[in-house]
Amino acid sequence: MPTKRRPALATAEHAPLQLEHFLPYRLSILSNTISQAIADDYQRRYNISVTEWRVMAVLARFEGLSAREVAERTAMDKVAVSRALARLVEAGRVDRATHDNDKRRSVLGLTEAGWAMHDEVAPMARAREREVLAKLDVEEQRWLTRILDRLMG
Amino acid sequence: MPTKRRPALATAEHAPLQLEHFLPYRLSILSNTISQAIADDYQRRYNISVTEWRVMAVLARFEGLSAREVAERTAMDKVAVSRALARLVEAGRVDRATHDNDKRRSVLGLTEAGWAMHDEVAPMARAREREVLAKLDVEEQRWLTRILDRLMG
DNA sequence: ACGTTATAGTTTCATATGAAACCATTTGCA
DNA sequence: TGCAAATGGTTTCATATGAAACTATAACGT
Repeated sequence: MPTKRRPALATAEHAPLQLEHFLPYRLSILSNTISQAIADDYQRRYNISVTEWRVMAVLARFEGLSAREVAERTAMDKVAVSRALARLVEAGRVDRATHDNDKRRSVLGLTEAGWAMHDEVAPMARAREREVLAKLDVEEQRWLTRILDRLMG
Repeated sequence: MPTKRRPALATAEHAPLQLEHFLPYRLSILSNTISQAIADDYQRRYNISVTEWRVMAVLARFEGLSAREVAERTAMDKVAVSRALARLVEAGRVDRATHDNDKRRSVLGLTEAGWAMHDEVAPMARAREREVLAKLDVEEQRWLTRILDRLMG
């Protein structure tokens, strides 16, 4: 039987990373776990991806944005936005017109169907967020907000 | 000119999500930003992906793991691990043998070259982590650790 | 006015990814 | 023992993704 786990030796000689205490790694796991849990809710029901949902969420708040503005506000790249929009328009959830003064730009907004879906999904997403935050007490929640602000600022 | 941004109206009628205050969204942005910043360091130099680096990091700490065990410890799925290993072995960074008592299992470890690379990359990764954490004071850092523990526990 | 440069958005291409099917081996149990 | 079920790992296939090329329109400088 080959020897398993020789951490002490390796650690002493090479100072390997402890992934489970490494901030980027932990954040990545946490972020994926949470996003996936939420996405599971609506992906099956509405056959829509995370990127598409984010585009809809932004259009719900800001009507008439262009694709580039959507990309800015979602922190997605323009290719992803373009593809998400193509599917959303196809599915009848987003309405796309051309800007009067600039024919390059599109003018985007949710359709009736888009709003209907949004009004179902948004509360679900918020509920999931609350479930996650419920693992923290109020003080921890405040610190989390503050920490995220500083890390992302 | 079409009207841009009608947040007040939409908010009142439909309570849209404010992405920029939505925890899953913020975590996703933060995680991607940080991981990418670190990955940039070694991807160009060593032509290695994040998944490959994580496999190496685990093998640096625990010699002789099987592929499945690597998958567990990296929270990656087994297909991703299989492919990462194929490339790492091909590149001469990981050594793969067969388990004496179970011919299905592989017995994995870093090669000399793998260790050499590890010993270059690990300090870089740690330095990047420190840069990120430097945005927080000591108290905030402690809270962050605690919060992550509770959310991931 | 006119050519150069910049911008909005889409398409192409090459690579990444995950689910499911698959192969080989081992385990559990009649 | 021998055979069904489980396990470790790889391959296949369909989809996702991003960089770079491309199209169309607008802005800028002369």
